[in-house]
Amino acid sequence: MSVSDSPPSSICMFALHHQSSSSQDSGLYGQHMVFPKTPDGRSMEQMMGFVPYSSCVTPSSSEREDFSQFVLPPPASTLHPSGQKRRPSKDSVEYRQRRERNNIAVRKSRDKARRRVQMTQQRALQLQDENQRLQLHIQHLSHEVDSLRHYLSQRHLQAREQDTAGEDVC
Amino acid sequence: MSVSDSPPSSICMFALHHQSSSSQDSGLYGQHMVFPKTPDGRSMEQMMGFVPYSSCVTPSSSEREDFSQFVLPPPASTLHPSGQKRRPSKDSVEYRQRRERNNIAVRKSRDKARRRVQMTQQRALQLQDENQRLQLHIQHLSHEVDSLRHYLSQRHLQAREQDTAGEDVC
DNA sequence: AACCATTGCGCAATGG
DNA sequence: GCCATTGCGCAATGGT
Repeated sequence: MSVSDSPPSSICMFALHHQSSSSQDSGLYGQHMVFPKTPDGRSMEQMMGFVPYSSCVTPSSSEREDFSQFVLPPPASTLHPSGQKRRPSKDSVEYRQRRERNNIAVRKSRDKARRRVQMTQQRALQLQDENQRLQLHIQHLSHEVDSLRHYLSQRHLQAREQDTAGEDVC
Repeated sequence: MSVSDSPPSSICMFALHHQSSSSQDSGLYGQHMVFPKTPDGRSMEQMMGFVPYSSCVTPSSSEREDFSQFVLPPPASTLHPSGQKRRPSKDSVEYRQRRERNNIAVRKSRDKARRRVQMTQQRALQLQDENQRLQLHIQHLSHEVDSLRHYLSQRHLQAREQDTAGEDVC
């Protein structure tokens, strides 16, 4: 019904198995997997031959639909047979709540960062304008100083002439 | 051996099954899953009851290790029974190569963005300094103009006094 | 211990 | 088809 009729999306159930070591994790349905990176910073997925899951495409414009019939209440408890201290609370509700809160925090933080960057750019532009204005002001004042100095030197000359003229008179 | 001895990491193999519609994808080992979002922008995973996979933890400082024994060469071909045009090339090699190239491009792009931001910040600071210098310069020039004007007015007074004195003499 | 904030990273969509 | 950019979620980590 509602699931398969939105063309681009498909709902997928899957199981996990792992192959290694500390088998304390119960089966989990993965949403995001992170594999160890090789020291050179390259991914290891290739070595692993893992093929990422990719058919659960985000429906770009999704209508609200009822998926309740698909909701499997998760295992929740996840007993840990070995006495190992259990992973904080990976499975289910608690985990999802933390994830969701973090996603919100991430969005918030990134918006903040974006705004900060924009402000910085804007400030740089403003400062550049201001700078140009100040330089023009300086140019103007410099000319004024030059003019005054020149005028003063003229006055000096005139005064000296007058002095010598006065001496002649007397 | 090499896998399980780095405490925080574990290697996990898993299979996917999906439940819906266009079943043309073969089993995939997912690395990153994106589920459709509800129209309010919130995640739908919760409704689905999916529990994300989370025990494949990134070993913060990984040594180079041999995972070749775990590499399952992926199904690769993925025949499409129905005459549907196949998804560009989801499965395997081709896909992984594109992903890897994109990951590289992403890192590159983000480094570039980071550098750009840093440059902008630095430029803003430089402009701020420059600005302060210019303002001081302006202050200095303004004082100079004031002094010259004051001096000039004094000279005017002196000259006028001398003029009147000269008249007295003659 | 519990939270939020920040950051690096991979995936997918999209732009050029 | 390819690379560049961008939004997004996950997990690690930093700060309280």
